[in-house]
Amino acid sequence: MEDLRQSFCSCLYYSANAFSRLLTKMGDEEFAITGLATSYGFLLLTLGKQEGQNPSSIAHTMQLTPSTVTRLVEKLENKGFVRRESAGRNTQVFLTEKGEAHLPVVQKAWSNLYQRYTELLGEEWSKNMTGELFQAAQTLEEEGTSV
Amino acid sequence: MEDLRQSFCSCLYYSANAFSRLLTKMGDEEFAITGLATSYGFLLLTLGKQEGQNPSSIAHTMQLTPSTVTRLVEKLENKGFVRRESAGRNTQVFLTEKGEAHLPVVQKAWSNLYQRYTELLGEEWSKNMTGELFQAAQTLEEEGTSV
DNA sequence: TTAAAATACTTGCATGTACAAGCAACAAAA
DNA sequence: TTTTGTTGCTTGTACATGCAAGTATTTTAA
Repeated sequence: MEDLRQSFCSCLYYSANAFSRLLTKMGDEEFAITGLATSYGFLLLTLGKQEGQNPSSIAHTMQLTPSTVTRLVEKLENKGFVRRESAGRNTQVFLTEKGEAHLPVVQKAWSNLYQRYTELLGEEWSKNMTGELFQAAQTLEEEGTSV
Repeated sequence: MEDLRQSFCSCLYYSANAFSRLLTKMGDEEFAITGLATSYGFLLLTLGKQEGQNPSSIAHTMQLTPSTVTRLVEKLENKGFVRRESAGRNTQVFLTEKGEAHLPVVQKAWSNLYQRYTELLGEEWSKNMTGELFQAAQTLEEEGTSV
């Protein structure tokens, strides 16, 4: 019975997906204290690091499509955490005061998440894995753009 | 500019997600020849290996929730690839003839997918990574159930 | 200077997935 | 034997995400 799962999961596609789903769940659990889903939290964090980013650069940073970023920003705007400033075809996204004030909680959630998975998976392992996956994602992305 | 992405992606959560999304995209591209999205193809493959599985065991194998499996099976049933047999509260899922006949294409798609990512990421790397991620997923899953 | 192409963002729509709640069947206890 | 709990599956609903197409602006070329 277990062997079926084994043989099935000898596919990178599935291991990666399953892992990602579990981590997503964990992320959402930890980010619950922020009242936001994980992606929204991360978006606030990036803005915390560098204000006034435009959607496309956010999309690049977070490895999401621009349309997804639009959706994230919209929702954060509705909640009053960010504000958009458009000039011509360009748009910049800024934290509002409320957004700024919310940063500490988000950071806390982030570090909780970090601690939780490093505790389970090991700090060394996690670091290596993060690097490997980041690198691999870049490799795949390049292929994608060249096709 | 790149450093923001770097620092951001020093989070396992995001590397894993980004990687998984890219692989999903790749999977869908390869499974396009089957007329199905990747998960549906994999479901047919598991049934090919062992007929008459019940939804919950499929869910376990594919690391999905039962409700998701219901949805997958429903759709495959509508397309005529599988059929359900219920006895009491238990259900078994079988391949139809059409489903059986479709297996080779699905297998082809699977091996194409395998070849494509191993070519890009290396066979050794992929194998290791698959194992690591599978193992890690199991670790996380155990924690999840114990909480 | 006007027409064409490229860019930046947004919207319509589709999809895979999960959670929570429901329902039906079975098991255990009274 | 009735009641109570448990299990297995399905439905309602919600959501993150992507693709394709749309709109508006800027750049390039004629």
